[in-house]
This record gives sequence, structure tokens and C-alpha cells, in this order.
Amino acid sequence: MLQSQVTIKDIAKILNISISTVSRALRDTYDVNSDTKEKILSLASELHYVPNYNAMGLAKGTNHTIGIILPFITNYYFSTVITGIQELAYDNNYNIVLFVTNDSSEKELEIIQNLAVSRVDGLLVCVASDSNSFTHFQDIINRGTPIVFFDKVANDIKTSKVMQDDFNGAFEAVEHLIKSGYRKIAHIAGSKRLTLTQRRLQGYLAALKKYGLTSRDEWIIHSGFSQQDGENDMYALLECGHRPDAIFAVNDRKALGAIIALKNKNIPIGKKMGVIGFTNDPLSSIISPSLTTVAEPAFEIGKRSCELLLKHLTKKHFCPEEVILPGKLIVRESTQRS
Amino acid sequence: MLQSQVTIKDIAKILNISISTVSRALRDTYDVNSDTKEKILSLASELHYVPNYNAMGLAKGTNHTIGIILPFITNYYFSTVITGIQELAYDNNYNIVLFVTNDSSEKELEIIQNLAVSRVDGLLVCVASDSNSFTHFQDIINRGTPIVFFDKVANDIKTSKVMQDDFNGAFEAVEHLIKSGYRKIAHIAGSKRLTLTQRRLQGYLAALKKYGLTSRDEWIIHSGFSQQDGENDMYALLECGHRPDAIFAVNDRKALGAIIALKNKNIPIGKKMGVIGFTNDPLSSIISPSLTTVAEPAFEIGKRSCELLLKHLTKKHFCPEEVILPGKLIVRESTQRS
DNA sequence: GTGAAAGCGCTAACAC
DNA sequence: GTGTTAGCGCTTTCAC
Repeated sequence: MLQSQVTIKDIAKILNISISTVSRALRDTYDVNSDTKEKILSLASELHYVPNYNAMGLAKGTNHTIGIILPFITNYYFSTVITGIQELAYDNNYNIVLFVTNDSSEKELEIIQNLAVSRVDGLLVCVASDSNSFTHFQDIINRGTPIVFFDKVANDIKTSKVMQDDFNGAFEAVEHLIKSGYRKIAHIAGSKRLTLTQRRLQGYLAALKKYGLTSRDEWIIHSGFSQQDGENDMYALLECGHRPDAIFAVNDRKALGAIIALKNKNIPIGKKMGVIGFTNDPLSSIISPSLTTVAEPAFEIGKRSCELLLKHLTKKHFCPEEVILPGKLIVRESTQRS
Repeated sequence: MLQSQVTIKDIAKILNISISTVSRALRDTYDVNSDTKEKILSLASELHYVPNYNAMGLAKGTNHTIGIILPFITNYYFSTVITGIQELAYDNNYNIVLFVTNDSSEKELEIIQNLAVSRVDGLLVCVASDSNSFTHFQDIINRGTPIVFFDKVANDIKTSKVMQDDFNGAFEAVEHLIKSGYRKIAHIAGSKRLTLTQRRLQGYLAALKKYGLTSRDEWIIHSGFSQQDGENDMYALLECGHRPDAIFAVNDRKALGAIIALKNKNIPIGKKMGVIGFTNDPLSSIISPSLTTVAEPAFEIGKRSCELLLKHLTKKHFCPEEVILPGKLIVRESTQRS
């Protein structure tokens, strides 16, 4: 704790007015004389008045804190999202509490259930990829704590959501593959129930359709989002009846896994098998061959999510909004046939 | 906010005792009858009593929140440290607020100066690499907010610090280079004033000395910690009078930059120029050739830092401790001469 | 438009 | 060992 701070009491005493007037002026309640209001405001800033959030929270039943629940923070995408959230939270004097689920739905549930009443005013969440039930989130919302979902969102819950443009990103990715000359395009997908997975799958199918190509059931593999999942999926694809000539992976991690599998099997990447990812993790430009991908606006996603949550927090009946941010195709070596 | 919660008042009423007794029992103040205490504790857990931190904070002048100030969160090391901090904070019901400086000492200063009185109980900080003055941190400590430094620590401030074993890590790294047959070993170092930089440099020099080798002034280059810095430093080394045959980089990012520079100049890595890093960022096993490095116990550093800060917070006069955690040499391709 | 006063849930003297 | 009471700094009726 830093030393004794200026309180509204001090300001009231100096200006010889009541503390309630000071409180009202400071909070922009418009039933206060503009003259006195100005005096109060200028004195407050002169004295470096900072509200005591504990007192404020105790009186109002809030605490200027938002919780973030996500699978990991140790990867490019999430850490960048957090950086975005952090920036907005910092500007608005909000604290953030981090809860990491390790991508386990059980841990997610535990966190939600342990979540101390009056611990956070609102929640920003990216669900675990193996989550099947989202009722615990619905409960939280029903009890009055707003939630904004980002990236991996719970399909059926009606609240604000922030996502990248998964459909169009996937569409562009696959279109790029087609234009590069690949024809037998497989999709290493994510967990089935997630909106993200579904939209990228739809984008994939739509692009194939547009160019008169077809997919095969065996070319669409659903699993988790890790590098290891990608590697396993790739081996499966190599074993299947009709070997594809290109892979659209749901994210860069899985694309990397696929590349590792291809290297292990001595299949030249690009030339014999095109690979495209999604995210633009820095690793995609570091690996060799470098990975073509669709860049996600991670920082922006963090900012917008936080912005929306702040609105839910301040405006009593703010209507849920769904924000979709565009991605950007970044062509590198892994989709070069020659 | 979740719905109305159980308070000590409720517990007191049900048990027909006073709230102060409840408060005392809950806080383990030992002047309470063990029978009633037990009753209180069991009722509290039955009712899922959770303390209201705002009220607690208001009464005690604390707020169960620790601040983390660091350069970035978007890299492996820091995000892993945060994961460690988060885990301990979660277990102890502490909130964390993140402040990111973008490795700029000005931003760092701004954050410190804006730091709301009564916003955080204590601070965990990794200083910006261009910081020269640490008086603002000293001020904070003097005013009663404990700080624990980790990784990049302020040399001259007397408080707890948590670091990896920079000296021995560097020593082992260079020893490995020597044992692999390299003789003209250069050091791509970090910013001069940091303890971390100095210790790794000393480890480097000590290893050379032990094996009767010498360094040259032109072989020791100080700059920042980024990949770009590493690349630039490598070009400089290639231009210098006596070209080295191996590089010990202060971290993996810089080692990666060096590798990129070597690739650009078509100098075979390992064979003609050994490269070793420090951190064990996942990228080091992904790039090709894979990078030999010294693994840092990032997660552990986060945990221990948080643990120490918690002690400073709870024990009135906890003496500063310096914790040094060992690293581990991980041999990969970049130091293979054949 | 402004003030007085109660109260948010807890802690910490101070009595007994 | 336990109860009473006065705050912590703020918001918010309710009067005026």
C-alpha cells in the first residue's frame, strides 16, 4: 500500500461542502451546480485524487475487475489477445484476473464453480476445446455476471462474441490452394462443437464448391488444436485411400505438426503437398519451409472483447453484439509447387 | 456480480454469537474457543462462505491484488513465468493486474507513476532492458509496497529477487561449445546494466578461462534482446577482424537472429559456426537446424517470485531473499560440428 | 441543487 | 474467550 491518500472527505472539507456533492460531481451525476462541480474536479486533479476501489466496490457491489478464462497463455495468439485486453483494461483502470484452464473442460468447470462471488464484475472467455456443455456459463450470466466470448465461443449462448472471420479466412486459404494448382485438398479441423471449427470447415467446403471440387469424408479430420494432433492427423491422411495433395489446417500449430509428419515421411512440402495454416504465429515465418497462413487480428480481438465487456458492465441493458474481424492471407513457401 | 452472498453476519446470527468471533475464527486468530471455532468453520464451508475482499480491503487497507510489470507477455519465457505466477495467485485467491512496458523504460516509469494508491498490495517486476535508473522502484518500496524482481532485476535495490542461474548456465553453455571443439567463441550479450547480462558474461569468461582460451573485445557485443538485435550483432561479428567459430547468445531470440544472419551469408551452422542460446524457447526445437540452448525454469521462476511476494505481504518484516534456480543444457543440432 | 445519515462487509481496538 | 462499537471510503436514499 502506498501512503495515505486523498479522499472525497478531504475535498469536501477544503471546499466546505458535503461529501455527497463531491461524490456526485466526481461521478458525473448531473444534478450538481456546474460551478461547484468545476471547483471539485479541478481540486481533485490538483490533489491527485484517486478513488478507493474497495470502498467503491463495497458500496456498489462491484470491484473493477474482469476475469479472463482461456486455455493457455503460452502461445502467440493468446498472449497477443491478452496484450490487447490488458491495454484497454489499463486505460479504464480495470484489473484483470487470469484463469488458465490448460484447455481442460474440467478445470474450466472448477474455475467457474470456485469463482468467488464478487470476485469479478465480468468475464472474457475462450472455452476449452473439449467443452461439450456450456450451462455453467449460462448460469453465471443468469446470475448477473456478463460474459463476452472470444475465439472459441459457446455456440448456443446468447451474449457478445468476438471472432476472426473464420469463414472467409478459410475460404481464402482454400482458394489460394486451388489457384496454386492443388486439387485434392484435405482439412485438418478442430473440435467439432466449436463455432470456429464449423465456420472454417464451411469456408473450406464453400471454396471447393465454388471451383467445382469436392472433398471426401476421409479428408476431413476432427481432433484437438495441438501440434501433436496435427502430426497425427497428417499420418492418418497419408494412410487413407485417396491421398490428398494439399492440407488446410485449422491453425498454425496443427499445420506445423503436419509439416513435421511430412518431413518424417520425406514428402516434399509445397511440391508434393501444399500446407496452409491459420493464425500467423511467428513460428510460421521461422520454420522451413515457411508456412503460408491466414493472419488473425489477435490484438484487435483482445481490445474489442474488452471493449464490449466494458459496455456490458456500464450500460445496464446493453444488447449482445457479435463482432467479426477480418484476417489476411499471407503467402509463404509451403504452398509453392515449384 | 453474482447474487447475494453469505456474510459473517449470517453465520453469527445462525450460531447466535457475535460477528467478531466469527471473524476471528475465520482468520485463525488463536484466542477463540476451539469448539465454537470448529462450528463456525464447518458452517462457513457448508454455506460456501466467501469473504468479501472489498470489505476486507477497505478495513485493512489492502486489496488482495498483485501487480506484474514486465516487458512483454508475447513470448515463451514471459508467458510461462506468468502462468507460474497465476497458479500461485489463484491458489491464494489473489488477483493479478498485468502491466506491460513494451520493454520501454519510459512506459515503465509512466506505469509506476500512475499506479493508483491502493491499487496493488505488491509488485512483481522484470525491468525494461534499457532502464538505467531504478529510483522509482525504490520510492515504491519506501512507501510500503513490496517488490520482488525476477529475471531482469534492478541491481542496486535491496529486495527479493528470483533469477535463473545465469552464471552457471552460461558457463555450461560455453563449456559445451569448447568440448564440442570450438575455440574462437564470441558472445552476443544483452544490455550492459542488467545483472542477467553481467552474470552470463562472467560465466562465459570463466569457462574460457578454465580451458585456457581467451576472448577478444570485438567478440563481445552488447545490445538489446530481440531477434533483430541478434541478427545485427551476428553481421558485425562476421565483419570483425578475427572471425569467431562459435556464438554464445544471451537468449534464444538473439540466437535465432544470429542463425538467420548466418543463413543469409550461407555459412553452415554447426559445421562452420556453432550457435548456442539460452531459454529453451519452443522455437529452438522447431527451427532448422535446431538450437542448442540452456533451458530456463520459467514456470518455477514465476511460482517462486509470487511465493516470495506473498511472504513479504503477509509477514511484516520478511527479509529479502535471493533465489537462484538452475538451468539445464539441451544439446541440439546447432552445435554439431560434423 | 445540496446535506445528513445509513449502510456495504469486514477488522480492530476496547471492554468485560 | 467473547461481545460491542467505531470506523475504512464510498454510494444512495431521503429530507430540505
